[in-house]
Amino acid sequence: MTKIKHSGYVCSLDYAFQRVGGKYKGRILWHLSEEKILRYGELRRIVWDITPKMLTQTLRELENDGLIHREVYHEVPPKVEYSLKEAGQELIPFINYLREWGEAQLAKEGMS
Amino acid sequence: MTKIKHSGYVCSLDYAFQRVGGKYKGRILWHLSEEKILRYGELRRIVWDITPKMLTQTLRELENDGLIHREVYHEVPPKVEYSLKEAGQELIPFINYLREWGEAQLAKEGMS
DNA sequence: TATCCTACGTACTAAAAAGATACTAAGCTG
DNA sequence: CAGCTTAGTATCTTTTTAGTACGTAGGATA
Repeated sequence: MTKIKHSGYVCSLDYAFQRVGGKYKGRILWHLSEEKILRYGELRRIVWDITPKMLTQTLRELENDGLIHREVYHEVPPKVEYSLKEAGQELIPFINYLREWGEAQLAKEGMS
Repeated sequence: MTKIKHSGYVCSLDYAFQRVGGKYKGRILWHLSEEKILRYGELRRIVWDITPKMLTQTLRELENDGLIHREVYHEVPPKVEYSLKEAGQELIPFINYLREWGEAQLAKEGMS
């Protein structure tokens, strides 16, 4: 039984942050938007600092929140593909904005 | 000695999320962009579910990251005003977008 | 002189998130 | 039947985050 909480939120901003907050969600969504489809193992390599447990957990949360799609192929060895759903796609423009902001900040920091 | 970490980050997106992530940062920035200037006590009332300790801690982090300005008036009773700095201002479009996304999602959820 | 006010600071504690590491399923190949 | 592969699980420990409760300064007011 996967535990899903963010049961209550005080406003839409709070709601949104509960869905994209967390250490890896932004990066996972970003990579999915770049590659369109990624397998579990590929995500694990790209988001290199994530542990399998955290990856599974994070993907499940994103799936439960309707941001990504999980396609299971009943093969051996197993194959599972992840892709963005519409709600997830809609988040990409501002994840991108945030990325650019981060880059600009890093550049400024470097200069000071 | 205030402990500041987010010492290491793996990319600009990671960097950015470490600055705006956290339970209340988005909301604080948002309210500051709406009201321009807010005192500690005002923020405490607006972000009604925050404890004084978390508010102080969060404001310190935002200040250390250069997102907000803290103006202390040496009066009694004390008066401290908070406002956005440029780096913080630049995050507002993103936060606003996220807010709208959250609203749309909530509306969709309500319908299903 | 006691009490109030505002914006904190400081323990200490509890809860949540994250991390490390080992293990499983299940069929194919040699 | 041992070993390989992929996509996870399970369990335990550590780290981080959040919350409670109380303390402080110092002028204003009763």
